[in-house]
This record gives sequence, C-alpha cells and structure tokens, in this order.
Amino acid sequence: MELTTAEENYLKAIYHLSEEGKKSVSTNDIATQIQTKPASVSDMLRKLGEKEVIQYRKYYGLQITALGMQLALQTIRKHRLWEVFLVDKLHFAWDEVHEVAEQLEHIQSPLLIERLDAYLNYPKFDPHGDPIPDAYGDVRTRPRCALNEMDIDQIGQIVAVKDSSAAFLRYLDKVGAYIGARIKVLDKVEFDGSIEILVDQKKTLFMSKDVASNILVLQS
Amino acid sequence: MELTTAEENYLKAIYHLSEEGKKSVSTNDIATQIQTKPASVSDMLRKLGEKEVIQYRKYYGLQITALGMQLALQTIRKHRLWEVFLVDKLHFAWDEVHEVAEQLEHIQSPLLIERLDAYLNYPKFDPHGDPIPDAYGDVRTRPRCALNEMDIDQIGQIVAVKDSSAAFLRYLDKVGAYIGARIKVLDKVEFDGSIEILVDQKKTLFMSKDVASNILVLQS
DNA sequence: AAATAATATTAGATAAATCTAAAAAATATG
DNA sequence: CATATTTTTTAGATTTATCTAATATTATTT
Repeated sequence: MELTTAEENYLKAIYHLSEEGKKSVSTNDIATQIQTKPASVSDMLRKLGEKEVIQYRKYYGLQITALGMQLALQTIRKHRLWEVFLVDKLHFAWDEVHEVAEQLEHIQSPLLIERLDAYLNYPKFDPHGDPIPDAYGDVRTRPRCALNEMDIDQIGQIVAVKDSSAAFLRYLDKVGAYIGARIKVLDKVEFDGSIEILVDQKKTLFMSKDVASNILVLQS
Repeated sequence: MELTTAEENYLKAIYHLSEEGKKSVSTNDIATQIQTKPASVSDMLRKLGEKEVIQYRKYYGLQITALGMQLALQTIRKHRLWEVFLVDKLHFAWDEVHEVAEQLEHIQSPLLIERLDAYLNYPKFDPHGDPIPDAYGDVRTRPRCALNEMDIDQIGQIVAVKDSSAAFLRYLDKVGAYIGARIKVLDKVEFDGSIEILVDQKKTLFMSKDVASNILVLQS
C-alpha cells in the first residue's frame, strides 16, 4: 500500500489528534492542523476511507484503522529519526528541525531508514523527548507528568515538551532548560500556579504555569 | 525563483544532455532520459521557457540560460552531497545510492545543505568521481581520459565512471575496480580494443573496450 | 522535389490536491 | 421544538503533471 505525501500528512495529523485523547477527530480540527480548508479535508477523508487507513462515515466521524496506525507510526518514526540526525550530527538547534524533518519524512527507502537508525545508534527518543517507534511501530513511552503537577522538593528530569513551537523552544533554550536536564522543584506559588525550579543543581528558574504545563518530566 | 520537483528534474536532465557535447538537446532525448513521453516534454519546455531557465523556440531547439545552469548545478550539488553521505556515513554501496539521492536532492533547505557539506568535510567529488559544484555553482573538474585511450605502461588512477547504471557499478565492484584505484596499463589488444590492467599493483584485470571506455582515469 | 519517415507540438483527457461558494446535516439556543 | 448557528459535505473550478491520439513541422530518401 502506497500513500502520497499529502495522504501521509493527513494520516499523521489524524494520528496525532486521535492521541490527544479527544473523543473524536473533527474535519475542522484536521483542517486547522494541516492548514487547509475543511472542504479539502472532506475530500481526503473519502480517499483515506477508500484506502482503508481510516474508517469513515460522512457527517459521523472517523476512526484510524490498524493499517492506518501502522503507516502513521512509520512516518512518525522517519520524522523523529531525521530530527535526531539533524540535531546530533548536523548540529541544528531543536527549534530548527521541524520543517526540514517534515520534508525528509516522505523519502521512500526502507534501507535508508534502517541504516540511518543504526548510524544514530538506535535512538529511542527524538530531540524533543518524543518516543521513536521501532520498525514494527512499537513505541517505548516513558511515564511522565507535566512540570506544574510536581510537588515541592520533588526531583526529576525533563524528557519532553508538549508545545514544540519554535518560539517555545527558543524560550527554553534561552533560559537554559533542555531535554535531559535534571530539575528539582524549589517552590510553587498557589496564586498563579507559577513555579521555581533548580536546573542541574546550579541554576534557579522561575516559570509561569503556562510554561511549566508544557514541560514533561520523568519523576525520580 | 522556485522550481517544482518535476521542473528540477527536467532542468537537470537538460543540463546533463547539454554537457554531453551534443549540438542540441532534442525533445526525444529528454523524454528518454526522464522516462516520459515527448508530448509531456514539449509541455514542460514551454513552462521552463516562461520561467526563463531555458531559451525555447518550438520546433527549433533550446538552450539552457545562465539562471537555468545555476539552478541545475544546485540540484546536482545536492544530489552528489547526499550520495557522499549515503556511501561514507550510511555505508551504501555506490550502486545503491542513485534512487535515494534522486529523492533527497529535492529537499528544500539551504541550511541543511550547508551543514551537510561541512559534516562531510566539503567533499569535491561524489562516490562515482563526479565533481560536486560548490555553493556558487563552481565545479572543480579533473582532467581525465577514458581508460581505453591510455597507452601501454601508462599509470593513473580511476576517478569516475561514465555509465553509472547499477549493473555496471556492480560489475566493477565484483572485479575489484573502484574510484581511487591506482592502475597501470599492461597490454592492449589492437584487434578488439580490449585491455589488460594492473590494479593497485597486485591484481591483473582484463576488460573489453566497452567496459574500458566507461572508466575515466586521471593520468599520472 | 515529392514522398516518406522522423520528430515535435497541440488538443483533449485524466488524476491529485487544492480552492470558493452553495447545500446538507448536526448541534446549539431561545 | 423550531430556529439559528456551526460543521461538514458536495459541486464546480484551478493548477500541475501526465497520457494518447491527432496534427504540424523538419529531415531523409528515393
């Protein structure tokens, strides 16, 4: 089964929106995510339904199929492996990789991905801390919670970000937070939910609840 | 100026066919090279003419413009840099790289190519010995001649192949010829033009004129 | 040079992916 | 519950790249 680049992008968007725990994925949501019009989405949903990567009944809703899931995970795998390559080998900043990886993920060559995976030493997480599915689509997730949900004096390690917009990533870079940083909660302000943390046992950081809720931590 | 993937492929084909020293590039030649129909080529030539990357008068012929040349060289640069990456870093065999590089060359990101170039240590030649244009489109060629044109007892180094079909590259691999191999002409058979050479001062090789004419040598 | 062959172009169709505007269905509101 | 609003889909157009079949142009050959 072969998908076009556009189909792959739609399927990936559907997968991501499905994962967000929403009851069902709406045409409008997809349109927003992919930056297109609802009319185009309707059309594509019909096509994806025919290709049996989603189950689709018009006006009703959609559900991704096992086949669709597998294909989406392969695309995500490629995207994240390329992100690792760009950051680890070509020294891209983690907020510069998305657009390029968005293109690279559509390169068709199983051998290339196999070799790339080996070359990068079979990474399990991308630079944003998101898990990289293996060749069979299996994902190794880490149990994690939002930074603002941690208690005072708790210790952990930043493992991912929810919002990976360039602006947010640049902000994190600027204040010295990064994936892998060891942190400790020093104080929490009840009033506005803001938080004070210690990074790598040396740097103190204040952040709003808004920022903290977008940082995911592996507790220890 | 932005070119689509298809336009880039046509332009690259035109560039390559122009370089082959032919008086002019025919619609049929392009169709053969790109594996498409002459009707499609005519259509595309009109478009490329409008974009001023070629000068085109129908039924008459075409000529690549300075702008077209520059764009073609950038695509070739990307293609060859990716080939170096695939062979040097991902350990692809030199006959496995073409198809993948054909896809990778269309990734749009000047930063990516700049970084890739640095990562590969600014290579001047690709795995087939073809020169890699620099960021300005300048090409550093090596003076070279076909192996069958060398005289007995002459010494040199294999620097490129004319025919880079998978079949030919596999054959070369099999007999132990490779880009960079030092060779010496031991004997030439006048009757059929076949040739006997010494590879790396240890291995004797017989090859037909057909094969030898597809191997390019830097004389020394 | 006239007939034939080869080459190149146009005309008209098709497929993919998109759009706007209009219609249909589902949901929300008074 | 009837109406208004939102959401979704369809209809019809557009762009890109391709094809086949037909036509036009150029080249070759008696």
